[in-house]
Formats: sequence, C-alpha cells, structure tokens
Amino acid sequence: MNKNELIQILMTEFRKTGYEGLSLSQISKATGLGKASLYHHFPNGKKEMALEVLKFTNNWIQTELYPIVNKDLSPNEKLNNLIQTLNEFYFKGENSCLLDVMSIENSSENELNIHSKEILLNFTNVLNKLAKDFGKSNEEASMISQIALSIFQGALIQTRILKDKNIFQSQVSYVKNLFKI
Amino acid sequence: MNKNELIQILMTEFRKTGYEGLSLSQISKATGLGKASLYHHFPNGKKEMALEVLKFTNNWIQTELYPIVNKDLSPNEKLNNLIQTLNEFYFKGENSCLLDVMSIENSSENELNIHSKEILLNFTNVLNKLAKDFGKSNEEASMISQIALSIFQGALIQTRILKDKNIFQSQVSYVKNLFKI
DNA sequence: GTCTATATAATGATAGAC
DNA sequence: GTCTATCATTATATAGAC
Repeated sequence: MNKNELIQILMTEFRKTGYEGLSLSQISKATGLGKASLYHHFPNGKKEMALEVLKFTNNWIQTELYPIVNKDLSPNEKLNNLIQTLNEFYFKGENSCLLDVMSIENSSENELNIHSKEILLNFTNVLNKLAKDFGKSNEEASMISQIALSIFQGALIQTRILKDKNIFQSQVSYVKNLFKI
Repeated sequence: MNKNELIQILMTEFRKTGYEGLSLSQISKATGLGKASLYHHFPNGKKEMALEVLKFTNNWIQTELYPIVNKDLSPNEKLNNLIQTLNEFYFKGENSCLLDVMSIENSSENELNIHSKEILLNFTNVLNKLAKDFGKSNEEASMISQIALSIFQGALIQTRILKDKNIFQSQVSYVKNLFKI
C-alpha cells in the first residue's frame, strides 16, 4: 500500500463523510490499516491526511486540467475533453465536492482553508481560460467560470440529497451551453 | 428562552460548523444553556435539534417563500421580493447552505435526509413557479429552478472558502437575469 | 426549566513489540 | 511498515437536586 493509493482512498472517504464526520476508525476500515499504521504514514493524523488529499487535488488540476485547456484543440473539443475528465473525477456525481466537505469548520483560518482556496482559484482559472477561448470578454469569462463552478458544486449537493445522478448530468449539460452560447 | 429562539441559534450554529462538526459543548456555549437543559428541550439530542431546524426551515418556505410567488405582483416584483428575502435568510452569504451542511454523512437513509429532500423540492417549486410567471416553458422552468438553486449553494461554498461576500452578491445578480432573459 | 455531577462510548493519538 | 494495547480527551447522554 503506497501513499498514492492511500490518498485515493482517503479522498473517497472524505467526500463521502466530510472532514468532521470521518473518523480514524472508518479510515482504518476503508484502508485495512490499523490506526498506528495510519499515524506512521501521516504523523499529524487526520489533519495531515486532509492536507495531502488537497495537495493531491491541486496537483491534479495542474497536471490534468490545465493541459486540456492549453492544448491545440478547438474550444468545443477542449470543453468536451474537460467535462469528460471532470465527470470521471466526480464519479458521475456519486460523491460530494471535496471543497465543500473540507471547508465546513470552526476555525477561522487554518491550513486546510489555504489549500482549498488554491484549488478553487486554480479550477476557476481553468474554466476562465476556456471561456476566453470561446470568445468571451474578460468580464463574461470571469462570471461564467464562477457560475460554472457553482453549478458543479450545487448539482453535487442536490444529487447527494435526492440520490439521483441525472441531476448532475443534466446540469453539466447546462454548463456546456454556458460556454457555447 | 423559548423553543423558537433556541432553533434560531441552532440553525446558525449548524450552518457555521456543520452537523458532524457541531458539538453539544458548542451549542451549550452558544445558547447559554447547560447540556442537561438542552436535553430537556430536545430529548433525542443533536439529531432532534437538527430535525427541528429542518422542520422550521421547511415551514419557513411554506409561510414566507410560497406567498411571495403566489402574490398578485408582476414577475419582476416577485423576483426582487424573493431575492431580498433569501438574502436576509442567508445573512448575505455569511454562513453555509443548511441543506449542504446537513446532508454530508455516513448513514445511507435517515430522517434528516427525508426532511432535506422536502426542503429541496419545495424550494425548487418556488423557483419553478416564478420561472413560469416569467413565461418559461415547463422544461425551461424546471431547468432554471434547479440551476438557480445550484448557484445559490455553490456561491455560498465559494463565499465560505474565499471569505468574500461579493461572490454571493454577484452570483445572485446572475440568477436574477436567468429568470428575466 | 436549569443546574452539578457523572456515566458511557467514541474520538484522536502514542508506546513499544515484531 | 504493521500490529496490539493503551492513553488522554472529548463526545453524547443521563440522574437527580433545586
């Protein structure tokens, strides 16, 4: 069991149960490792696990999402490519938005929030770049990218509550048109 | 301290900290009541508190939101009226979406989820009714109401992470145009 | 209706053997 | 690198006095 595999499992669990709701016992069950083993990999416990998941995600945006919008493709091809990659990441709307579940807490200013902020801004930048490729003005692109992100996040909440993946799918289609029209 | 005042405080705390993250100690501090007193009002503890908050919210939709879209006003006036009421409810984007923080858990099917579902559907119905008043077709109205809700929810997440209320405000303006155009 | 005091279970976390 | 055993702390929850 290497660290990357661990982080994958951790991400799934965090998205299922949320930061506060996820216990070490549940992590232990999901990974098949005892608590002491988990502390071997993450000496600072749950906080460090969450941090590593966020770092992984930010890195994933850099290596997987940015290249898509920077490719030499038509805007439409980029859009389809991006949506498909996001769909796989979101498991077709099965789990929650990582940013969502990681950002509900007490502490006003912590390390988790700094990384969540980075992810949010990087993701928005990717969408913003794509909107500009579609010929949108700076102002329009800025708005569309923020709205698109909101729709992804909100659609995941609604999917979670209604347990109906069609909601996520239809809202993703709506987002596509946001860029095209 | 009557029950309605208690529920108001509880809603604020749940939205700040989330269901799992909110402890009885924190509730005790926020309300000024000892734990035993809290159990006097809510014999089934935190779960019952959350349930009462959700019931209150659903009731609020019935008594405050539905009347707005059923009034004898122009669609534009209804829209402005609705947005203003929602803005007050959301404290201008200061806290999280109640549905969001209440719906992140382990248990596959519980009582909280049933009430969250009701709130979600009722809220969507209100938006749907308004969209139809603006002359949208059934299909358009259904999509617009779901998208509008997503934007509210997503905007609250982004506001929470970036600690910037302007995000919520500008996305609310965008939602307004969704109905008008 | 609120309190103090306490019970009980679960949490995050560590020590030390293998 | 993983385990068993255990710790200290916090969580939810209750009993009983006022």
